[in-house]
Amino acid sequence: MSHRTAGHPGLPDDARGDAAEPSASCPEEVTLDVLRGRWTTLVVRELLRGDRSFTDLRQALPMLSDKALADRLAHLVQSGVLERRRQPGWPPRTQYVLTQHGRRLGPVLQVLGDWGDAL
Amino acid sequence: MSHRTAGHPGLPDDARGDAAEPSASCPEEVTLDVLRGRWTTLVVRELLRGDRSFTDLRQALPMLSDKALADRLAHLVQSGVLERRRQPGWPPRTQYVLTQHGRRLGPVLQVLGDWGDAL
DNA sequence: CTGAATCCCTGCCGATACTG
DNA sequence: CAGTATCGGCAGGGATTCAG
Repeated sequence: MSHRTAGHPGLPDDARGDAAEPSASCPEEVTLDVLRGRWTTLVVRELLRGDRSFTDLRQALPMLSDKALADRLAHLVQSGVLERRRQPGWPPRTQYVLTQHGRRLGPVLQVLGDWGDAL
Repeated sequence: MSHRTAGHPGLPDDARGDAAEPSASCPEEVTLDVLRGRWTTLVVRELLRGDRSFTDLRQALPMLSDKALADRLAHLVQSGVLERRRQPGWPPRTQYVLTQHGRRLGPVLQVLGDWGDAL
């Protein structure tokens, strides 16, 4: 997150009064927070085209380091955009699948792309 | 970063092959780059409601430091989203006005907000 | 194959102080 | 009123290495 060094696990935080954290009180910022990070949209775009494994994504997006890719995926999973599906057996295979919410990002990216295109 | 250190006007640059900079090749990232930075959307939202002076914005968005606010405004001006209108005389007054492109961010923020709301 | 751990470096962001 | 200057902290992100 932006900062606030360590989250209080139990405490409600309740910053409604001063709105110190924009992400908590502002829907636009919530979405931007999900999409935050370089190339995150490209990861989502790739998954909008179908399920992908880690290696699939690595090959499709060579500009992301392993760490960056893993970070993006973990963040998107935690945001409820992706689901991680581990397949048993060897070699280990993991499929990343968009959730219902994740699929709704399609139109969002479309709008973002349209505006950026017209700029 | 966002852009290459020093643009060589003559050299083709031609980064299409590797696409090292997402902002340059990806319309979605262009838009996200414009909206980058904490509370940037709130600044735009505020200006969508009408022209504002620096002090107006400072009062409406007390969570931004002067520096942060000045940074956002400068960035948005450079992105072609805002226009800075200095008025002669004393005391100095500066009005920030959305450009045509800037006004088109209204629907974009709407979509972002809708998605974040539904999450 | 799918990541997690580490290191380091960059640049964002906040606070304060100061100028035209 | 409308900013700029400066400093410092801390998280983000890249490269490499290691583990399940």
